Amino acid sequence: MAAETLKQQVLDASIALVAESGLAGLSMREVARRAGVSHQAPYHHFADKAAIVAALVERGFAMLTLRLEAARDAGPAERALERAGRAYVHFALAEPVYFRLMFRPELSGTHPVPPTESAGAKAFSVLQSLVDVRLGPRARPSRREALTSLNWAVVHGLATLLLDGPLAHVEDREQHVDQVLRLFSEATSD
Amino acid sequence: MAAETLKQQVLDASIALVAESGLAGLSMREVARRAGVSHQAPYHHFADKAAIVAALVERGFAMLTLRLEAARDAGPAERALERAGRAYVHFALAEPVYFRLMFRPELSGTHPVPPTESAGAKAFSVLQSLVDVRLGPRARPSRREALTSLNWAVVHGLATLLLDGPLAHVEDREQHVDQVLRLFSEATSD
DNA sequence: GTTGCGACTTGACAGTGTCTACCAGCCGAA
DNA sequence: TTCGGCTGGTAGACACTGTCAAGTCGCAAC
Repeated sequence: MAAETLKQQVLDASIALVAESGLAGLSMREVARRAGVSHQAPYHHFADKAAIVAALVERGFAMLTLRLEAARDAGPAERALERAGRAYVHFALAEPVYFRLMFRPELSGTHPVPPTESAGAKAFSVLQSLVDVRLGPRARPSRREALTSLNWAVVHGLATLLLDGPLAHVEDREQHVDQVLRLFSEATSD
Repeated sequence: MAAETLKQQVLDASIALVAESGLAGLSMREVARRAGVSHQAPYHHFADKAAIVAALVERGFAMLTLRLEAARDAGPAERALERAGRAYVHFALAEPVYFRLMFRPELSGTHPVPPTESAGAKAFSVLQSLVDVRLGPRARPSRREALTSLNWAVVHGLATLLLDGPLAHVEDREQHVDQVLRLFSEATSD
């Protein structure tokens, strides 16, 4: 049990540390210190610092996938895509630490980590399938791809701009998100 | 002149280092080494590591603003917004190192650096003004804000997803960008 | 010709990631 | 019961980092 416990403790301490002082503040030794363990103990569960981050990213994508699926199933199918988009942005605002980690440049920069990749792909496929439903089976593939990208781009862009971009200072985020997404779904519905 | 020279050398070496091994690979001492100077010399021009990054971010926003303005003025006014959006995405693809740096979470996380902030705001205002032109002076402010956010969200989201997200493996980026942006402008034009 | 100053160097210090070596206890086989 | 190896942990060392503090050097102004 100690094994499982320490592994979780390390992950929990890590996300807390990142939340406090950014990815740069994530220190193997500080993590170990917080877990009340020697500075080398975490290495028994994670090959290196990048492995910890990768595990957190995987966690994050799993959480996101869950929320997207929940949103999809929470009402009439013809508005599922809309609900999923809203859930995407809400996830980013509710879990900024995870969300930021998930789209970290240097992570995709280094050679891909398979579990992380597939976790991301799974979340992607949820949105993709909703676009398919909306378009019907007879749509051109290029149109299908473009519409998927457009949908994801809107929600992803909105989320990151609100989190770390020029929209960070918007007063009422919820309302703004609603307005933007409504504007978008009206434009694309006809 | 040595002063100006070293300052530029430091910035050039820094961006090269970030390009090679990510923000984590940016090391004061390595930068100094590449500039052929003692490990403390850069401190004469930059208070700390964050100041170097801030300067690079400012450079990046200046470049982006230039491209947006050039795109705006490169054709008929009624399609200026479209051209600017395209220029935004192209900038991200052409200068990924700068672009990634510009929207670094931890930078906005720490207390804001005024020159950086205003450089970003300037780029933002270019897009904003194009939306204004499109909407005309009589539009409701909330609709104006929402449309600005939507436009920026699309191009920003598309750029980041292509750079570091699930669209990183798209085969023909140019074509994909064209399709997505055309789809978007068709949807919002009527 | 001295003084002052800006650009730069040298030296230190604490803190980091990670390599290597070691140790305790458990569990299954002989 | 003894033995051997695995699992999870410790301790120490190394090269490296950012940054503080104290020099040094050349040059311009008075």
